[in-house]
Amino acid sequence: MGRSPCCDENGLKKGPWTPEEDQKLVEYIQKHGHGSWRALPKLAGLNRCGKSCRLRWTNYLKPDIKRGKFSQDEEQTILHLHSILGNKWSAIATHLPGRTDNEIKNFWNTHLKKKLIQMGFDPMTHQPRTDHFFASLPHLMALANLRDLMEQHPFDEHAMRLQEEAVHLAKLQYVQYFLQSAASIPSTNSYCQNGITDMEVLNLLNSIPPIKENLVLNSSELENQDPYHFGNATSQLLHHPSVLSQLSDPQVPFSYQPSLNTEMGQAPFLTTMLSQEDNNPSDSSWVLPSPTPVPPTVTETSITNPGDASSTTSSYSGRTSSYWPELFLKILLCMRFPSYTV
DNA sequence: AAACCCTCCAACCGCGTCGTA
DNA sequence: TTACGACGCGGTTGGAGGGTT
Repeated sequence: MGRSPCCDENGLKKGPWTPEEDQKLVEYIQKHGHGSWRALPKLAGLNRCGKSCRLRWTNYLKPDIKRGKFSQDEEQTILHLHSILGNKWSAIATHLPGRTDNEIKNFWNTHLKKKLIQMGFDPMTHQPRTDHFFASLPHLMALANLRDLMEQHPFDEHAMRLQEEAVHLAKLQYVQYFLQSAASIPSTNSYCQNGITDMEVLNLLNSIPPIKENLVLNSSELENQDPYHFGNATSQLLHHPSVLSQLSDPQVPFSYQPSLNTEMGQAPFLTTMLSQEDNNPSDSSWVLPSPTPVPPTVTETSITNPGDASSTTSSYSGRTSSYWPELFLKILLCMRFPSYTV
């Protein structure tokens, strides 16, 4: 119902526009305005359907259309708006003067989407893709088990060294994952309410023993990880069965308190302070391990989205839901790599 | 030089929505 | 309320152009 039949009509030209056609269309619209698109082609002397004319005008010929590469600011705006609006290209385009919805859509499909995927984000949800993380978990555990074996038979020094390198690399993969978790693009306008600061990320990075000396990133390098910073993390990782099974391992060297919620054969839960902020009942069963590293009390400005009025400075004390990635990373590293110190 | 592959983007297609009679 | 015409939007396509083998 209501579908325009104009493109189905025979004898109308399709495909790329010639300069002559462009000129006719521009001259007509400049003189008379577009008026009814359906009537326009005849009046302008074009053998095209109205729809084709409208598209050519709005996507290409309109005088205020900006051409050329998208700037860094535009790219960030698109990412930000897409995290809120999804594939609402026309809505996104209203915030980018001179850019058409078609251009933004193309830019998204050819550049930004791939970029997010490469960085380990789901381009639709803008959340870290946990499937990659869990896919590598058995690999890391296998490496750790190999280390145990090697420690029992410490005769092959070369193999030992190779294995240590592999373990270090695996640690770095975890760091990358957790950075991405912490840097996930939020689904709300706020960029810092649940965020962690760049200083916290730096502390996390610097707390990991480097493979080689001087593996210390500065904040600008961190910022290059992703144009958006430190959104809300989710708790799904802690609920994953493979994580729970590791946490219930009696050989885990990390000391933790079993929660009261051990009925139904569940593993003793490590917990976070999520319950203080999240109303999610599944989170409320988590209890802080003891002893636990104390995160910094944040009083400084978190990184905000430039130009976003809603992302005002937010100060908070104690842990937020975004703290758990760091905590969990340390727990995991302590569990499997006794030489790692918090 | 030719064949092949990949990327990019203008244009098309089909559907949903709005306005009007 | 319903039917219909017109427009706008988002998904998809196909060809041009550049890079690689």
